[in-house]
Amino acid sequence: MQPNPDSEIENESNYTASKYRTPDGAPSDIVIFTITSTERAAGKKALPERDLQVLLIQRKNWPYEGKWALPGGFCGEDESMYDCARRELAEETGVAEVHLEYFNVYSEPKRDPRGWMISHAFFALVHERYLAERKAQDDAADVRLFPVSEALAMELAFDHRVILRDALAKIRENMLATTIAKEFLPAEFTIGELYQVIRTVVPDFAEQNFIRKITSTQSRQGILEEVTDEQGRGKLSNRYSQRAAQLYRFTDYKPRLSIYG
Amino acid sequence: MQPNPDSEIENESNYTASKYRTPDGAPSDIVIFTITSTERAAGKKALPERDLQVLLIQRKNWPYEGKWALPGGFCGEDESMYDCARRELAEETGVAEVHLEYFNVYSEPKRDPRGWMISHAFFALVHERYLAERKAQDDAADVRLFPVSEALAMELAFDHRVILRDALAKIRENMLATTIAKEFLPAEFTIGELYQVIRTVVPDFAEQNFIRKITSTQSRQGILEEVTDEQGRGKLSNRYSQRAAQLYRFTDYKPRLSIYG
DNA sequence: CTAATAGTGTCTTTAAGACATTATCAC
DNA sequence: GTGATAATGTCTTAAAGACACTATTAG
Repeated sequence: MQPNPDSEIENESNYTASKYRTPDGAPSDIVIFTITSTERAAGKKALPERDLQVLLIQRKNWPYEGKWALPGGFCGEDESMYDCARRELAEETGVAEVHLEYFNVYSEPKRDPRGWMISHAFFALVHERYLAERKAQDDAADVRLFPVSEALAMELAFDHRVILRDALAKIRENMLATTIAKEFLPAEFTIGELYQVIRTVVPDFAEQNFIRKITSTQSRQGILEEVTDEQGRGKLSNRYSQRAAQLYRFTDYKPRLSIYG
Repeated sequence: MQPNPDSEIENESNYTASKYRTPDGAPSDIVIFTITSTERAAGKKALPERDLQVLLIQRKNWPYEGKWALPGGFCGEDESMYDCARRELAEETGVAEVHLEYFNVYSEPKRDPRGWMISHAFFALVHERYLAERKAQDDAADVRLFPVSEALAMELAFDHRVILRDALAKIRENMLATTIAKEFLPAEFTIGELYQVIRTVVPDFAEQNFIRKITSTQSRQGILEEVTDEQGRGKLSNRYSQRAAQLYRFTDYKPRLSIYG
């Protein structure tokens, strides 16, 4: 039986602060993902190289001084965990209006040498356009983007490698099961771009006739719609190709996925 | 900027316990679901009535004395949150080997009048056969099963109504997206039973040709297999029907769900 | 025979899968 | 014309959807 404040308390008047050991902190850690895109050949119209990256900070203090770690910070009594994460994210990247999602708690005893710290892990999906400014203005350079594969091979502080691994698994799942691809895309995008974003996060996603399926009713299930002009003609883009491609946008529709058909 | 122990610490030797406000406790709360089944007519072979129920405890102490609440308890320094939840679940129900899954953190300021409590919510899926003994041996009766719809209409302690609502949404999602239906079924079951369990949790799930779809390759996707005897003949059950029905079991296969086809 | 559930026949519509072919157009 | 991406044609196979029909068997 663990200590339980209830067991010794009869009513409010004799309530005393717990005599039991309490946590030394409730931090949040944030796995900030972005997809960078770099032109493959200058002047040529071709889809860019895309790469899934994660933002890490280099620690200045004990413990794990000098080691790379996930950004994060301690929660205050006057805020929720989500507020805490949003605040830390804003401090780290300067942006607030991005996809931020809680995904797990990390509470193994002794995971933090400073004491009993129960960490709450979030992932954020940030379009590279938001990180561009930030990277420019901060040359202090203990903040950097790493390709996810590289970060996973590093010796990160605390249990942050495990957290990163779990976050990656989660966004892979969500990339196929939800419309989070939109976080990495402009509001209007081509099927080629969408396919590339999905493949960047989930490399083994391979659909032969992707454009065919996404265009048909059942697979798309209403999650996408064609962008049209006032006359109802399709709006096109030739940013990545000579032949202009139809632009699409995500609708608000969230399909319900089922293994039972 | 929030308090951050890091900011005043240079190395291990001068590390001091945080001067900042720390949480007063890290509890876990567990939403224990079960499906009860009651015979509709004695002697007649018919599928039972099934009902989704949740286990609640009646509080004996301040705060919320007399109110119904989710079972749970405080985490110790020497255990993880999951261990804590498993321990509390075992104390409450006497069972350990059940599906127990973490799903969210509840940390709104002032959610607990005793202090700053960051609660970690789990749901457990328990077959009614495990709760039967328990209910028999404990007539002290501040522990009871409630139909979920009824519990949601009650005024529960703390923010437990919100937690229950979220847990219900989560298991509805998971009932269709994963094989958690197995937690409410015997190892071998008929398609009729499976359909009924799904409908008990997700009432608006309606598939006209359910047996047709589940039997075909694509929808089932290998999640189910027919139970056969040594000669490869189908194993049948006539527990719920005059005409014997084929028995199925879940395989270990976890299909990957995708909105992109 | 009846009641209650299990399972099939059959037809129509729709989607999936493969893959070759055509379209566009800056350079 | 070339190169790169976008999109369609066509054929085959498989699944979805509807719904009426047959099967089984304790009581």
